[in-house]
Amino acid sequence: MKLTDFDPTERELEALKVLWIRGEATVREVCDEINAGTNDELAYTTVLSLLQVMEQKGLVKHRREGKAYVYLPQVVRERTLRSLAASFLERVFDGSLDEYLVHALGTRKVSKRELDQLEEMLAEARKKKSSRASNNKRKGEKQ
Amino acid sequence: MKLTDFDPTERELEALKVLWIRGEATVREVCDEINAGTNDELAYTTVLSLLQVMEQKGLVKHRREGKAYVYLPQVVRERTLRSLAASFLERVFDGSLDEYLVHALGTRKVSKRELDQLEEMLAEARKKKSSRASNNKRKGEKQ
DNA sequence: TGACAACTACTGGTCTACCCGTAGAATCAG
DNA sequence: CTGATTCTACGGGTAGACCAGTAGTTGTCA
Repeated sequence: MKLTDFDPTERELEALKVLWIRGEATVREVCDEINAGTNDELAYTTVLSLLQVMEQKGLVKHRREGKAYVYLPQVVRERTLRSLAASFLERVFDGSLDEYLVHALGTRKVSKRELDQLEEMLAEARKKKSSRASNNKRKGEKQ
Repeated sequence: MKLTDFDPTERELEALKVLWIRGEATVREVCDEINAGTNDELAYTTVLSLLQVMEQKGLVKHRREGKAYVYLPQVVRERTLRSLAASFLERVFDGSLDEYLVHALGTRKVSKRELDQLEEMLAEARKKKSSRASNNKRKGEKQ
């Protein structure tokens, strides 16, 4: 098992997002996708380099298909995003989730729909929590 | 008015946190505070350089006191944190607050206390929102 | 098979964050 | 005044992210 799971950099995350959505993609496809909707485009070789570095870090791997390489993600989306969220929370807000939320909420208009969604998630977390608590009674898990 | 408010880097944020708490501090104080509770310490001159760069960015300013410089923050805590939260949310989660929250909640045990806190904040946001909505009827703000 | 098109390997350059040593200036103790 | 202490100024050095060009390889198609 790997000890250090690299967090992707910003660019690497962009590439990963493409791969997560499509399952796999050639360099060309990743390149086009990243360049879509922006005006300063990355060169093909730049994206290739990016993916090669990412492979060294274990973020992706590739296989040959015809003359082109097809890249596919080696890290799962959920885990990666969770790690990014956690380290950001720690670095900036010293781990305080409500500190984060108060600033995030202050940022922009939040739709009613979104508020509902958030509330539902809290309820969900609460439910999971109580069921987990009864399962883990023996282990003295702290609340 | 400044157009581009620099977001502080990670180290810079550490220094700012010290200044936000103390109101102002000498280089020595910032240095000691940063080094407190860690084993790889920063050299005094490193912190000095940091603060000097920060001053160029407009994050802090200094005044002389005796032979030492006293630095004080030039950016407000709330605004800075909000900006950091916003740009992170955008970069990583494409602006989706619930996407963030679901991963943040999955990270670690969240105490009941904390859940209550979060829920209260949502209720608060909801209240603010409805009052704001009635004020802004004319402007066709989208919900 | 030959020429062309598309791909990959390799290499280097730039920029930013980060870190610190040395030299010199200011201050203070004796 | 003199030496020691503590500060600042200045300059440099490293590492990683990011970007891209050139050369060489591979596949295609007429």
